[in-house]
This record gives sequence, C-alpha cells and structure tokens, in this order.
Amino acid sequence: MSNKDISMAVIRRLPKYHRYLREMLETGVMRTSSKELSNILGFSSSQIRQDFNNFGEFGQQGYGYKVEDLYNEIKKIIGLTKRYNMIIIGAGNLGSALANYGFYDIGFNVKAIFDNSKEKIGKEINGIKVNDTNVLETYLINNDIDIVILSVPSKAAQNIADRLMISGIKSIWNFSSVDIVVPDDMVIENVHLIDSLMTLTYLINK
Amino acid sequence: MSNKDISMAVIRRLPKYHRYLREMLETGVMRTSSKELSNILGFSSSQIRQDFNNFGEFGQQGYGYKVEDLYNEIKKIIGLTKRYNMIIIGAGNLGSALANYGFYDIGFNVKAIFDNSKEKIGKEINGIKVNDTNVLETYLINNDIDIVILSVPSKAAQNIADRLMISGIKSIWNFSSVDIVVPDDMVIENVHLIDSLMTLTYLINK
DNA sequence: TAGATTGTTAATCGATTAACAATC
DNA sequence: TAGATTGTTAATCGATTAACAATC
Repeated sequence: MSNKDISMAVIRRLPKYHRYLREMLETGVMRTSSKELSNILGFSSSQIRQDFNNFGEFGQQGYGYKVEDLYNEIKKIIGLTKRYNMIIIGAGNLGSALANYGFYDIGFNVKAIFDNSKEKIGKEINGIKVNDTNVLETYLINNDIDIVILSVPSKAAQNIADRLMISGIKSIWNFSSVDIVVPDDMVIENVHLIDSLMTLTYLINK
Repeated sequence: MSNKDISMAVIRRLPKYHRYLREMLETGVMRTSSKELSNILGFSSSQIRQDFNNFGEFGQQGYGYKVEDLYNEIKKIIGLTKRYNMIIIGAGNLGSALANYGFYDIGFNVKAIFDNSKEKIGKEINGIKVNDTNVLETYLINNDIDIVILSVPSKAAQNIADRLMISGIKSIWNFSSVDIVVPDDMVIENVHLIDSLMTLTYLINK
C-alpha cells in the first residue's frame, strides 16, 4: 500500500468518502466531481482533490470522477478489499452488543469471544462461542486474528493488551476507558465513549 | 462559560486532562507541572500550558499546578459541575448496552428509553422504562432532557433528529452510522463506529 | 536568594484554501 | 472548439513548538 506519510486528518476523512460514495453508487449515480462532493460532504473541493491526490490520480480533467472507480479506489486505500478476523475480549453489555453489531456484512468476521465469567463461558452470543480468557494465548496460536476488540473493564485493559502483544497481535480496537501503551508496531484505535460525551457537554455549555 | 472560540483540537484534549487529573487526585498526587503532565499524557508541555491558558491562569510560576484545583477547573470547563438528563432512542443491542453503561456514576441520568418494538415497550432495561417512540414528543414536553442518545437504525436517524429539533432538544449523541443535519443551535457528537474501524484497517495496511 | 515553572509572545510547522495550467 | 474540472503549485491560515520574561 501507499507508504508516504499521510496525516491522520486525511485518514479520518477516508471513511466518510467511502460512506457517501457507496450511497451514490447504490442510488445509481455514475459520475461526480470534487465540487459536488464538496456540497454533500461539507469539505472544500480543494481539500477533496488534495486528499485524493495523496493516493493517486483518480479523476479526469473536465469530467470529474467515475463514482464506481473512485469508490473502489477508496476501498483499496482503506483496506476493504479483504476480510478481517476479529475476536472480542470482554462479554459485558458493550462486548455483547458488538458481537451482535453486524460486522460480517461489511467484511469482518467475529470468530470468538473471551470472558472471565463462569456463567458466560461456554455460552454463545449471536452464534459466537464465549471462551475462557485463560485460553486466549492458545487460541491465538491456532487462529489467525487480525483485530482484537477490547471491551474489558479499565483495570484489566493494559494487562490484556500486554498479553496480546506477546501473542503477536498487531491491532486493537479499544473500547475501554483508558489509554493503552503498546509498542510501535501495534496500532490502537480508541473509542473513548466518555471522552466523546464530555466533548458534548462542553459544546452544550459553550 | 468561556466564549472565546476554542478550537476542536483543544476541546478534544480536555477529557484526557480530566481523566488523568482524576487519576492523580485518586492516587494522592497533590501537585504537578506541565512537564510532568507532558510525560504522562504525551502532549508537549508547551501545548499543555497553551491549552490551559485558553481558559484562565490555573498555575503558579515556579510551583506548577495544584492537582485538585486544576481538576476542578477542567471539570468546570467541560461542564461537569451539574448533572445531565438523557434519554436513549433505540433499544437495540447498542442502545441496551448504553442503558447499562453506568453513566449515573459520572453525572448522567438515563431517564427513559424509546423504541418501536411491541416486545420491548413497557419492559425495563437496567430499571429504565422502555416507552413507545410515538409518545416521544409528549414525554419531551413534560421532562427536561439535556441529551438524547440516538441508537436507531441509519434510515430512521434523520427523521428522529427532526422530531427532536421540533421538540426543542439541543444536543444529540449520535451512534447511528449516518451524518445528521441539524440547525446551528443544536450540537451533535458522533460516535461513528464503522468509521473508527475503517481507520484501524487503514493503519493495519499502511 | 537561586531554581523552577508558569504565562505569553514569537517562530515554526503543517494543513487548508486559492489559483491556474493542463487537458478531457 | 468551448466549457468544465482535474492535478498541482503557491498562498494563507491555524495549530504546535520554542523561547523567555515574570515571578513564586
């Protein structure tokens, strides 16, 4: 894939391009332009062209962009041309909700769930087996897992992350309310719900 | 509250300050400095001082910051000196998980849940009653709600948001996978899970 | 007092916007 | 061809970092 250093500002806009281009594709729009995308997405047309040109030349002067081609390019850039295997660690309310979320349809398989609770171990959530967390390492040796969804209590998060690191896991989608420290070759994407809620309260009182 | 125009970059760092200062307070740390905070948080000490000085002068030259005072200032800035009343619209897996999340302990009351499903209406989730979404307007006339948590299917989100706007609701915490259009006097905070997951796949393939 | 650290101004860096030649 | 729109360079804007006087 592209090796230039793309800024996080650009990267975080990519899913939004993906979302709206898919919608255009589904509603039969064949062709678009940076100006039209600007109206729909709320980014400037200049920024949109700059963003795309980080990755290549996807349009045609005087014509614009073919929606299908552009959509496929964005999919490639984001890495959506392959499927990903995930596991969920922590079968609490949030972990269970994520097990039911419907990731399969968008290219993600949830292969297993892990939890400490004797009542949950052995059960299934949305057809996915809940295993004892103490067999995590064994499981990871025998299964090729791309992404670990971490939805354990804050106190447990760093310890689990350390174990994942030792098991060779390279990416964590972190739903716990703490920042996790990992080596540079691992990637962490945080969903800090409380931080998000506090951003909202700030804006309410502004 | 402060009326200067603070950039979103600064605002999104505030919850992190809050989080670490609370931890310091709980572990009995009395005093800190921008240099120490820099080591812990990973922001530069210069940036930390700049951030604080957007809102006032919270430290003392030569001494640093009193953890308790700074924590209380950050709480005030974020708006955590009062409690907030919330409702959840959409009692699916995610909505139900949020009903169980434990917001009460951090200053947020979940007063009611709304859903369309006949099986769910009248039941309780975590002791909170599930109402029929068609009584939403009546409910909002009789109850003072600060924040609406929106966890409905994408197709329903904009329509519900329109109804909330008419009912005078000013802030939405949006968990649906679409961008919602609202007037300028409303604030929206999005938790776009799929966008977050796609950011992760990009970083994995980089 | 001497050392430390803030508050704040100035310098730098990076991201966004504007402009326009290339060209479909 | 004329009009439209890209790809890309240059200009601007905003955010971060550096520096340092003020002062505890």
